[in-house]
Amino acid sequence: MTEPFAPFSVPQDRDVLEGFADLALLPTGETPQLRADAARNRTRLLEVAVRLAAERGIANVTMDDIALGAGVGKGTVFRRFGDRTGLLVELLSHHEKQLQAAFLSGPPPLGPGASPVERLYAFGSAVILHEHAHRDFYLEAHIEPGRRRTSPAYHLRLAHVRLLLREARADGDNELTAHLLLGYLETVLVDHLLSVLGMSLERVEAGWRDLVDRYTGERGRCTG
Amino acid sequence: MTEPFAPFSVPQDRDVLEGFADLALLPTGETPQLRADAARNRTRLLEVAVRLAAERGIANVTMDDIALGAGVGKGTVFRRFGDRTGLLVELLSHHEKQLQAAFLSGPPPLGPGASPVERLYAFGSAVILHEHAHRDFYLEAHIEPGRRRTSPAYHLRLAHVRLLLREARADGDNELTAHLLLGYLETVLVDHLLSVLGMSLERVEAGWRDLVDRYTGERGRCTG
DNA sequence: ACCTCAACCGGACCGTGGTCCACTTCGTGT
DNA sequence: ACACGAAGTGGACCACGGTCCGGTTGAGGT
Repeated sequence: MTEPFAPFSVPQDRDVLEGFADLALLPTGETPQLRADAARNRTRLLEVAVRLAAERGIANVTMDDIALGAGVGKGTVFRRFGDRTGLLVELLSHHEKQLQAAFLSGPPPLGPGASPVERLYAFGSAVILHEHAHRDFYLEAHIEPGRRRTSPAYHLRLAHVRLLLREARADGDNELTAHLLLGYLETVLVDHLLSVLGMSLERVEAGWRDLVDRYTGERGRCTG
Repeated sequence: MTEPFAPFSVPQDRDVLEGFADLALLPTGETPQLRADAARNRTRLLEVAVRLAAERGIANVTMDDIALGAGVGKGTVFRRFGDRTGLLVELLSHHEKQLQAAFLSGPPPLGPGASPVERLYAFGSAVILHEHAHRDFYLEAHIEPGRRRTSPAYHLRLAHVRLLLREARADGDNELTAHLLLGYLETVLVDHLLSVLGMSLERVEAGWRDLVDRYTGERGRCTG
C-alpha cells in the first residue's frame, strides 16, 4: 500500500513549473527533518484523524479527540500542524497529489498530449469530481476564506490553467481568467449547485466546457 | 437621518420579483412583531455593534462586548440574531438595501432604463465597490460557506442578473451563468485580486465587462 | 559514554461562540 | 384591575480551537 503521509514531493512537469521557482514549498522536496518521536507522533495523529473522520465524519472530530486518540498532548497537535486547517490540508494532501499527478503528467486528455482545450475540459471535470468526493474535508478546511487562494495547491492549479489558456491562445487577461475559471470550480459553489440546487453533474460540467469555450474562442468567435 | 434598523422592506420591482413569491423574507414586508422591550434591545445592540466596529474594527468585537455594551445578557443577543453571522448580516442590511434600491429602481445605467448589458456592467462595478467598502464585514460574515448563497440578498442579486441575461438574449444556461457571474463578484475573490495580488480596480472591472460580453455575445459572436 | 541544546512534549489555561433554563415582563382578554 | 401565557431575559455553563511554558528527550559532537 502507498504511504499517504510521506514527505512532500510533487510530480514534476517543467511546463507548469515555469516561472514558479518562488513557490517555496514545491521544488526542493525536502521535509525539514523531523525528529524521530515527532515523526512518529505526526503519523499517528494523521492515522487517528483519518480513522475518526471515517467513523463519524470529519465535522464531528475535534482536535482533542485526535490528540487523545493518538495518546498525545494537545500542544503537540498544534505544534505540528499549526491549526485545524493545517491538519485538514495535510489530510487532503495525499489526494491532492494524486490529482496533481493526473493533470501534470498523467494520461491524456487530463495530462499532456491532448489539445489545451481538451485538457481544460478534463481538468474541470477532474477537479469537480475530486472536490466533490472529499467535499466534507474541503468545506471544513475552507472556513478560512483567504488562505485557500494562497496555498501551494491553488497556485499549482492556477499556473496550470494559465498555461493551458496561453497554449490555447486565449485572448484577454489570462491571469484574471485563470482566477475566474477556478472560481467556477470552487467547492462551495459546485457543492451548492449540485447538493442544494440539485443540478446534475452533467449540467455543471457542460457549464464548465461552455465557459472554457467562451474564453478560448473555441466556438463562434469572429477572428477579424 | 435615516433609520438604519427599521423593519425589513425592499424597493419593489415587479420585473425582478417575478417568480420569487417563495422568497419568504422579501414580500410581506412584515417584521414578526417584536415586543417593545425586545425591539428596544435590538436597536441598542445594533447601535453598540456599529459603534464598537467603528472604534476597533468588527473583527475585534466579541459578542460579549456587544451584550455588555448594550447592558443586556448574552442570551438576548443570540435569541435575537441567532448567531454572529446573523448579527453581521443585519448590520449589513442597511447598506445592502441601498445597493438593492440602486439596481432595482435607481437611475440608469445601474437602474432600469439602460440596456441590459450596460446595466450588467454597472452592476458589477457597483457590487465590487460596495463589497470592497464593507469588506471587513463581508469577510467576517462569510465564515460560513454555505449560508451566503441561501440568503435573500444573494437570491435577489441572482434573480437580477438572471433577468438581465435574459433581456440581453444571452444564449446558454442562464441559471448557471448567473451563478458564475456572481462568483466573479465574490468578496473573497475580488479582495484577493485587489489586496493580495495588487491588481487595479480598473483591471478587475475590465475583467467583469469582458466576462459579461462573452456571455451576452456583445462582441465577436458569429450569429448563424 | 557523556554533554548539550534545540526541538519536542503535555496539559493546564484562555477567549469566544453558542446553549440552557429558571425567572421576569409585556400585551391581551375579561 | 387583574390574571395569564407567550415572549423575552440574563448569566452560568459548555465545547472547542488555540496558546503557553516548565519539563523532557533525542541526535550530534567530543
